[in-house]
Amino acid sequence: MDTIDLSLVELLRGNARLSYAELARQVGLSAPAVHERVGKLESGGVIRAYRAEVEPEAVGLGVTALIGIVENSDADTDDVLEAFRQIPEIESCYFMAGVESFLLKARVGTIAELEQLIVRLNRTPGVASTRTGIALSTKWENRPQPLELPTA
Amino acid sequence: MDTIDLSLVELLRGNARLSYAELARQVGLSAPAVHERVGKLESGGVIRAYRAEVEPEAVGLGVTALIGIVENSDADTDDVLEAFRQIPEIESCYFMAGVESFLLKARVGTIAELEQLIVRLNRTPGVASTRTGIALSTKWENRPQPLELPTA
DNA sequence: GGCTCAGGTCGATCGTGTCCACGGAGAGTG
DNA sequence: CACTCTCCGTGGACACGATCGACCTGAGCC
Repeated sequence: MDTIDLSLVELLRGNARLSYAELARQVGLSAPAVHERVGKLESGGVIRAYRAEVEPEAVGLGVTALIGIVENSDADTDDVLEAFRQIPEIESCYFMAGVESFLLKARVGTIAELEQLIVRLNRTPGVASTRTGIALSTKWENRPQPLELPTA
Repeated sequence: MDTIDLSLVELLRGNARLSYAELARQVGLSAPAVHERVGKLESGGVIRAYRAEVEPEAVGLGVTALIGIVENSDADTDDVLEAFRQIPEIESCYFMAGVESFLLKARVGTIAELEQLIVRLNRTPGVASTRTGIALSTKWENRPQPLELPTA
């Protein structure tokens, strides 16, 4: 994980569809060398996936909610987590410090669907209560931040 | 925005580096047709970007925090937003219903950096108070959910 | 020095991106 | 109904990119 790897990661965070040839030009190596480095970044788990970022409204997911979850005192956290994993509307799931064990980001098409989702969450074994905040608008999301060398 | 477009979006959400030829095979069109459709999805704002998804720990961003912001009664929301935009650590910014006007997702390398970030946020004109929750672990993030046709 | 290995370059081959001319289906019109 | 226009697709052509194998070079180690 040297400077060149970091540049590659940064370039691919900005545009995942850059060709190896283009990446090679940007970092000053040959295309095969870049190909091999990127392959190692992928198999080493640094690069997890390449995803198209989509305008949620355009695909019928106009309602974004952030939901805090309080667990029962006797809840099995792994079971709760597994139940959440089955719910496709939950796009992100953070295990938090604090009273609320989880914070979920969910996206649905309508408020009615959000209501159903909240009901489903409250019925989930191990969940004591939920607290839902609605995002009126998403100013930005998953903006890649400039990377710094580990300053070894 | 028909079924084929939706399939393309879904395929690219799963893997943004699929070739046009491969996409064409999956949806049963020719490569040039797919090329044109994807181009329209991009210029029409449905596809906003292609990004490599990176393991945050691997690039020195091991600390994730979710921060609620309460504004002063006399705050100018646009100014506050602009101030947030200047802070690279803020990866996502939602404008929320409720007492807390904003919810931010921030990522930093260390708790010390998080402390600095919180201080900076509290000093930002228009910000009355902040409430920070630390994510102990990210179970998953930005998982693409299966799309449904607009059911016209 | 000479071995070995990691990681690079170069060249060749084959698949892909992308431009272009052409063609067929469906809507609107006399 | 026939004509035409438009949209959206196809197929061919060609340059470019991906990717493999052979070879090169410098660092570390006997």
